[in-house]
Amino acid sequence: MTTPARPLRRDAAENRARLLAAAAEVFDAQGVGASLDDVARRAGVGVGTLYRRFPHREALLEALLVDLLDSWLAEASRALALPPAEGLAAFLRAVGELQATPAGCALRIWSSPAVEPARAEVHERMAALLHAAQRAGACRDDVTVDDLLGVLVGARGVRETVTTTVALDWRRHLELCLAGLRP
Amino acid sequence: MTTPARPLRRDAAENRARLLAAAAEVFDAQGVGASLDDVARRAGVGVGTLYRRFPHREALLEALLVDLLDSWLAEASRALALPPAEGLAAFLRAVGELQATPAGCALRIWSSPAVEPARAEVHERMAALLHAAQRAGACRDDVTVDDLLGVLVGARGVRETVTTTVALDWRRHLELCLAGLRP
Amino acid sequence: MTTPARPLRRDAAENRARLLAAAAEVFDAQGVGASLDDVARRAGVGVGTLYRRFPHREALLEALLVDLLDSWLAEASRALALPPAEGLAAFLRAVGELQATPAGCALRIWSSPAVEPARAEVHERMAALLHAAQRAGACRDDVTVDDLLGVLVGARGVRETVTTTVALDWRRHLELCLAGLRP
Amino acid sequence: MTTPARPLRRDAAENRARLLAAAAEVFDAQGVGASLDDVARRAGVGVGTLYRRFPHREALLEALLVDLLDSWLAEASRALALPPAEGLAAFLRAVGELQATPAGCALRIWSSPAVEPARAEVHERMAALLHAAQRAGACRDDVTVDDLLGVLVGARGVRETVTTTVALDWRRHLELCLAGLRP
DNA sequence: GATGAATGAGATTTCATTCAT
DNA sequence: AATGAATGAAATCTCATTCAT
Repeated sequence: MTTPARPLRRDAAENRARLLAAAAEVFDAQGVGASLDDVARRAGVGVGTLYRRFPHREALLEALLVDLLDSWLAEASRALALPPAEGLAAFLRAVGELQATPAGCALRIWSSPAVEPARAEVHERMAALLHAAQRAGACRDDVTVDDLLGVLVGARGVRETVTTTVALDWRRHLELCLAGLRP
Repeated sequence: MTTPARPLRRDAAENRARLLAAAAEVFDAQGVGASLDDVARRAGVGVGTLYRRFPHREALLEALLVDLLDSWLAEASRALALPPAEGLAAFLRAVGELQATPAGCALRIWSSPAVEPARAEVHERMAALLHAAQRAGACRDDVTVDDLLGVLVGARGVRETVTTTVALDWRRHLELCLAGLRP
Repeated sequence: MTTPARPLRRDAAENRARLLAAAAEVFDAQGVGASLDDVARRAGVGVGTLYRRFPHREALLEALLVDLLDSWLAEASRALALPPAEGLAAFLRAVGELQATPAGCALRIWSSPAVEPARAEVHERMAALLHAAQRAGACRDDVTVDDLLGVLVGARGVRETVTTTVALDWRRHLELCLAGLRP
Repeated sequence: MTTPARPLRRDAAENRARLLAAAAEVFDAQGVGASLDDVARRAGVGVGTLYRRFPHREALLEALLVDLLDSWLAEASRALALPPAEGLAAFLRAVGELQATPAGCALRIWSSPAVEPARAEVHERMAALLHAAQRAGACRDDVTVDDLLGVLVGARGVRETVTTTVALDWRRHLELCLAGLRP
């Protein structure tokens, strides 16, 4: 969890959390362009409250993304505790699942100054996982952290395009990429 | 190019083409939710004309997609003429490039009844390419056409999320997937 | 009347006129901050139409002001035809009356680049009136055109502050200023 | 200063003063329709505090006006001590300056029952000044107190309409009116 | 008393769509 | 057929006012 400058009053903090949860669901269902009125309604809160906390739609997405990256960090820590040959794949699979979560929709604004610090830290831990895997001979030497991000972003693209007509499975896509990562 | 029921008058056909080109650019730049007024303006045409040709936003996207799939078909034919061990990879790379084109934005509505025939044909040719590759030992046996679509859709996701901050290269991502496809 | 760059379609021109008339009345009654929805409603027109014609509130006020200045010009021409000793006072009285008109509310945005040309012309004719009056000995020599504008603006301030409690009469105020202008 | 029914605690009195000062500045800068949140913020006080002290926007304006009229009274007393031929002009000039002050913005709600007592007293002293001036032959006999108010209100209108484009000087306007008052 | 979070009505603004010209 | 003006529903956003802390 990210700590805002001054801690919010208890009720305000609750509303913030409800708003984020509502936003995740609504954006996931209707796309990131969904009506903010809908978000407030689903959070059981007046629009004004939403706007007080998140002046723009972007602010909402950023907050969502920061929370998401926090989860990534947690997964990275967990993965770093595994044997080096397994950590990387475990991390990628775990994050894949996180992206299938409603909040995953925030990933779209991947780059935004506000998110930079969280992103930098994620990057660092992914580098650690990657190097461990490479040293253990579980990953090609020319793979970079950006490649890993590409795998995740790609899996997300697959998940989003999934429709009733075409049965694309992001999990299968991820495994295919994992195969491509092996030496 | 798809041929509408009755051939359009020359000027009408020109307008149709201008509108599609304009839509591709505008949707690519501002997202598929962009104002149709903007599309008409960029096409140098009144909104009314746009609506006469494409009654909904969806119709526009479908037309874009049909054209896109036509290009896929052309690439597939070209690839089928190559040695079986090379055709599949060549096709995927070529389609990757097509998706980097403004019109690529249309891919988002992957499933839509209107597009079904074109999609079925693409599917068929991709199956041919895939089987050829598998018989030539250039591709794992458990790979399906849907996996290939996943690779393309994934690359598209990468391309779309690319930003100035994170340098994700869809081409590199595609190569990684190609590596994953090999036996 | 001001001529827009390209002449409007007949119906559009009518709507424009209705909107200006409605705006004058509504702004006069409720202040320049009145709801634009009200303006559109009173004009018997959709809000969208109002916004198509006047993208901002300011645009509406400017158009109002330009029309008002056109009336000033007409009064100035009329006054220039009178004997030099009478023209100036006649003009100031006539413009005073114009300001008591609903459209007078536009005077508030006296300075705005868009209005500059109209204002410059008004200035010129007022200078002519002033010099004629001074040569005829009907006006002090140190009076400037800006002083005259001050008289008008002041009278407008009086008219606007008038309330039921204080019976301020802008006409009387204007006469007092006229007395102050005499040598 | 007006004394409320029960004297306020020292800190409450301080807050009241800060709020009035803040309101004067904010209303002067953004108009009397400015956001009350802004007023509270500039006063360094919560909105709740503002509302406890002044239940409506009008109450704030009235308080501002009462303070303003207190200053008028002080100027009137000072002017009554001058030679009769000079008092009136001195008073009008002094009040002109007061109006150029941020608090001057309050003058807009000239009539309001709450202000009536203060206004009545001002009226009385202005009458004294006026009669003295008339008896001394420094002012036309037909001038009324309302005329004087008109002069002040007019000068205020000039000051408010002043912009960078048109250089209207309310001081000059006032002098012109003073000339008009002389016999 | 002071604070500032919450509220929701209302204002502004946009845009898909229709339709007169 | 083409045009672009008109429409109004829906979205965004603001702010006066209330009320829990």
